[in-house]
Amino acid sequence: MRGRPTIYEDDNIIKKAQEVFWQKGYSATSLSDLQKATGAGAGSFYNTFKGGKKEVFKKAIEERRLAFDAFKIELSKSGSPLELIKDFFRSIASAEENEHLKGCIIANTIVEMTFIDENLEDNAVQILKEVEQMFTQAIKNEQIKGNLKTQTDPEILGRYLITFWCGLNTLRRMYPDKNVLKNQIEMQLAVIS
Amino acid sequence: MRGRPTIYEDDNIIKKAQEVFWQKGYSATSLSDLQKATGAGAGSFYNTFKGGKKEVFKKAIEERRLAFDAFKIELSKSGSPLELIKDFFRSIASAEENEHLKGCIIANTIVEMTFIDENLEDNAVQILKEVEQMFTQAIKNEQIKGNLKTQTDPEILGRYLITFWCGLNTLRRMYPDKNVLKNQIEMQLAVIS
DNA sequence: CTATTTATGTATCAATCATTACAAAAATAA
DNA sequence: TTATTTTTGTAATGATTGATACATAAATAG
Repeated sequence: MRGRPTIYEDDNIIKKAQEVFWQKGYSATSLSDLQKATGAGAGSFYNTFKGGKKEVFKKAIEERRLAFDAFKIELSKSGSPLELIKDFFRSIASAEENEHLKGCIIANTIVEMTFIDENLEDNAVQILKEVEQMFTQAIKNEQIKGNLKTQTDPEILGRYLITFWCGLNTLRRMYPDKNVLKNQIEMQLAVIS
Repeated sequence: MRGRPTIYEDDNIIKKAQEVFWQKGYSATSLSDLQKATGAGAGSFYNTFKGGKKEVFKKAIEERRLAFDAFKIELSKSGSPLELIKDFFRSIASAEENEHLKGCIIANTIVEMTFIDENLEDNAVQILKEVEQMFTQAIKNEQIKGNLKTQTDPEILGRYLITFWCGLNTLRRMYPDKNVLKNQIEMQLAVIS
């Protein structure tokens, strides 16, 4: 391969940029913010991402989708997928305060982008719908196996969990406190048993 | 009173500005947006609000707090306050699509402002905590009167409702659909009975 | 009428925005 | 070595940002 060697890897730029977008959102993050966070100057930045700020944001979101996908695969291998989902919620409580304040980048994007960018909005909505689908399927399977008392439609229960996820996204900022969140999470998970 | 008469009333500017902030959030709303929406030029705008954009946003949020306060007074007069709260949630389902997409301006602000403006963030958090307190108190009273089966700590149940409120803030955008929301709201309210 | 006061509309401000232009740097291919 | 290719760093670009300056309009007080 010819040419000056790359010192700012695409993946690394996206990861660093994701951290800033996650905290400040799309609109409030400036190119200057991204350049400081990634170390890359305007030259490298636009050479790597012709689509500029929006392309990097899309890829940061896409990166997050992959994390959810990885969890989905983990679920499919698990003997007790619903318990894995519940543990996923439980693990939220013990996160660092900064993680509470950051919340979920996908849920954040849905709230921020509604009247700003239809495309980014729809992308984010689609991702959470897939997560919801994952919840629904796990609940359905567990009901079929006779492991759940509740006979409520799994579609409703899946939506209950994604609603909880989105609610937690704000509750965590109101109470970035391990004990408060732990109690709340246990109470809400008890609905699905 | 001396001087040229006011044609852009403070309250009217705030109401019109609130609508824009509600849809686009703080950062993505420009002064140009506000001037278009209110009709007031830069002269009138800064003459009326020395604090500029931020002052108007604060007042738009304050206006919303008053709406919650009004509901609180309505509650105190009601014979069945918990039922009033439940109806408040139920009424969400039948809102217009545009209202679903706008969501709750206070919850939106909490999500947007976390790493952007501590003061605006804290204000919004405080408001939702007061709403939560209103939920908690209504549930506590109903438990004392022996009208509720559930003996779960009213503090947990109040937090459950405010978490639901915040979750609904995103779910409404995912499914701005009357039937989906109606089913979801009924299911979640059934937990408090 | 005149002086005073307040609101308005417009021009302008410096700062920042996202993006582009371009020359120098640093590699490989021939 | 020389030509070619790609990345990098820096210096611009024009547009937009939030905010100010200021002359004029439009009222009242005396």
